[in-house]
Amino acid sequence: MTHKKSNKKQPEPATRAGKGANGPQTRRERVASKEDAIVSAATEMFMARGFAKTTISDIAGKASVAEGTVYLYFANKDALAHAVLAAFYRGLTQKAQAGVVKFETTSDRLAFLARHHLDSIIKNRTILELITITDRDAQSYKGSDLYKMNREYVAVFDGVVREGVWRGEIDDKISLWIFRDIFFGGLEYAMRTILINNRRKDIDQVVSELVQMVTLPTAEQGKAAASISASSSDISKIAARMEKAATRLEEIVADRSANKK
Amino acid sequence: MTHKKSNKKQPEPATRAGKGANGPQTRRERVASKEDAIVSAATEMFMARGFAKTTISDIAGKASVAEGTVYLYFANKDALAHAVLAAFYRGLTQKAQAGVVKFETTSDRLAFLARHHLDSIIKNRTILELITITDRDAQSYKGSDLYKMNREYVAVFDGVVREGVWRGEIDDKISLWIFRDIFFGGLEYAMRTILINNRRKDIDQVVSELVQMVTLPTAEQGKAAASISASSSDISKIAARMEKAATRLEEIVADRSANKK
DNA sequence: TTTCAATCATGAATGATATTCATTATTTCT
DNA sequence: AGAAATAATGAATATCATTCATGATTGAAA
Repeated sequence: MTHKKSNKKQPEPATRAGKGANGPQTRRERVASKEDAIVSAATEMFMARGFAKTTISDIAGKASVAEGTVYLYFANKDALAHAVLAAFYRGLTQKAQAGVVKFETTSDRLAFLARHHLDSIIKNRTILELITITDRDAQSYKGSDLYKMNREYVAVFDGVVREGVWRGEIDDKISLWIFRDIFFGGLEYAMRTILINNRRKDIDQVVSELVQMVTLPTAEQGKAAASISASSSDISKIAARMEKAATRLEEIVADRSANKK
Repeated sequence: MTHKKSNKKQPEPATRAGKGANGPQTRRERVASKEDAIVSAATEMFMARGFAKTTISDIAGKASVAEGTVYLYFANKDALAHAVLAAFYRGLTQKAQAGVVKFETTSDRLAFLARHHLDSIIKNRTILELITITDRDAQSYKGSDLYKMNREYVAVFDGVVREGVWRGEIDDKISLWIFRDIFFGGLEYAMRTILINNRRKDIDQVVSELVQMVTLPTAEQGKAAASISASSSDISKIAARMEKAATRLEEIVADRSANKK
């Protein structure tokens, strides 16, 4: 029992790491790349089989390390889920930030964010599950890493909405946090419906109707509506938008005359 | 009572209590009450500790049966979660159906449904988790029991919305399923926010703003807007003019803040 | 009442996994 | 090179979900 023939299997980490032009790496680099390998393997397995059905042994195998090694890098399976989620959030936030600046109107920006979110969660739906697994209780969630990552991500949305309200393209009677929950909650549920019915082509429709629901009509749309049916609701929404614009105008004028003095 | 055998199920609501002074019961009654005891115990434990941290031994202990006995009634832990969810859905649907008929306008009905849903999921948030656990893959979900129960529940909402559209109280440009996903998805996300910040008192606000967002303005509000207008074509002209003014204004403002830097 | 086949119940055994830990290998430093 | 530090390993352990051989209970026929 104490005696060990051992060396039955000798994975060759040195050869692996040192291969190719990269050649020698520092210990820290090797360690970091091993950590990456484990996270990548975990991501793949979670996506393929889901969290519950993925074993540590699966992950270790795919990452070419021993089971015990996984625990050198991550305290437990939950911590691995956390790391996978963190990587997912990073990409999500980065793409959202990079993309949103390409659009001018609030509607276009929201449509971009909605499509980006919906595409991402459809493609990575099993990663979303991990949120439920890692966020054990609502109390400790606030202040957690995950919370911070989420705040960073939704900050992009918040910025668009704040400017939209300021421009009068969004109704200022709805509070921002409720707006946000409706937007992202609606998208998550739409994802489920789309997957259940296996109708990816409904993505466009969801994006367009969601954006339509949360933004005020523009004059162009209002005109069309007026010519068809003179819908009083559209008119009153347009009136709200115009009212907003007038207020802004007044502020600016007041500002100007104040400066002139 | 000679043909007991032919009756597959014999619910006996009169002698529900079971234990204590109630001596004689039929075998079937005892079996049914044991099943109830197991489901109740499971519900309690899942709510207290969550699915993952609840062991079959916990449940068996609380229901005063042996571990093996649980498996006489339920195929596995997932099936138990399913039974708990089914009971939850039954109550949810029943209350929704009973409550909604007490309200007249679409807004009031939706407000009732929103509040009922939000209250229920806040109180039973851990039960909601079970959906993720039991619905293993999107494909097989359709056609499952759970799917049917969900359809029954949302049918109440669907009915209200259909009538609302017919009455002109809801915009018919948004498709019903997207409407539904925004409504329930928004509520679920709002639940999370409310729990994270521990602000139950925000429930009223969520309900009112959600309903406001998904319904058209009332006749009162519409009338105010409409009273401005002599004709719809005038309105659209004014709107176009205002829109141009707003755009000009935005340019000026953008210009300014650029100069300030 | 007695008896027995059908049910129901039990909890120890099994198997699958997450996690730990004693041991071995590798790297860095002197 | 040799020692200390660091990293890696995989067998051992602990915790459950689930199974199963065995025993108890029940209803009703005799």
